Amino acid sequence: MQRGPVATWMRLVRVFHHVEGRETVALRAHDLSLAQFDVIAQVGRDEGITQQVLADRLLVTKGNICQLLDRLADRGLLVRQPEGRANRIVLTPAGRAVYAEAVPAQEAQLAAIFSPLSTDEQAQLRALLRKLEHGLDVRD
Amino acid sequence: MQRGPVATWMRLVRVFHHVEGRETVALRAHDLSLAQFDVIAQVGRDEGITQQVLADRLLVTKGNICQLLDRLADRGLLVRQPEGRANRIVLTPAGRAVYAEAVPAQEAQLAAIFSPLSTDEQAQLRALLRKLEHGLDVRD
DNA sequence: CCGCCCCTGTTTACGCCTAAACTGAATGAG
DNA sequence: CTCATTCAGTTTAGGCGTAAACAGGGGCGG
Repeated sequence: MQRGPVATWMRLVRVFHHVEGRETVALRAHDLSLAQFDVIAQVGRDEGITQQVLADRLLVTKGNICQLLDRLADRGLLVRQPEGRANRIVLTPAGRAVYAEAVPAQEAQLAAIFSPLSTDEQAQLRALLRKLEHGLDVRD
Repeated sequence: MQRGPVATWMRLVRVFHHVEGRETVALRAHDLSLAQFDVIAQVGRDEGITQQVLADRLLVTKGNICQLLDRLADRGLLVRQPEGRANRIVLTPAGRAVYAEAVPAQEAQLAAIFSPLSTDEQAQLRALLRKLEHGLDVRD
């Protein structure tokens, strides 16, 4: 058997990988990658967001966002609206249609994935993760 | 506030991303990417493993493993030993040296990262993740 | 007004990762 | 024995992601 932290981390990796895989497969129904979905979901919830803020929210670099937006804009799902030195991102009608379909579908799938845990257990899991996250923030 | 499963998943994503980032930074001291470390660690623990089995263990495709091994072999950290139609992977002395340094360092870092949680809490987290993982396996 | 810095976005090189097509060796059915 | 299948490994196209260099508009001190 493995020592504690390593075992915990490996389990976290496996669960994460598995859930990510499920989400990815489900999103193929909407012709979206997980990264593209994240962009659509965030922009749909916060229209007019700038690229830098979007990058911060999704925990990726602005360079990455730029490429993702290129592809999504090519597909006509969103547009860049220059304003000052920033771009405001807004969904097109096509983009909003995808948003309206994909977001509820993804929420339903997450609910199904987490259904092995009771509401209490999910809250417990969130609490443990929050504690971990706080510890990480404080430490340097 | 967010509904349950989505909130849980977002927290999981943030924690995962954060830990991954820490590991990645720490591994720069050994000139290894996280993926490369995973290969070295697995091969070091299980010398003579084949590429396909390695791929299964690390949850990636054999095509990916092939590329990773190319780079690590170029750097002289491991070699492919053909046997039948498989390749047995073994570390070179240089590879074993990296293994001997990097693995304990990574274990120590994981222990530090998880230190905000008590031993009990870590066990609790593992239990919740295990339950989640089992549910995932059963469901289709 | 001018020059400087800063901030946003873009580009490029490179590694990770997948899916899918391909190579070739081992196996085994007829 | 021979042909087909199977299975490990390789290759390729393409998306994701980073770091680092670059472009240029805005704002500010002098």
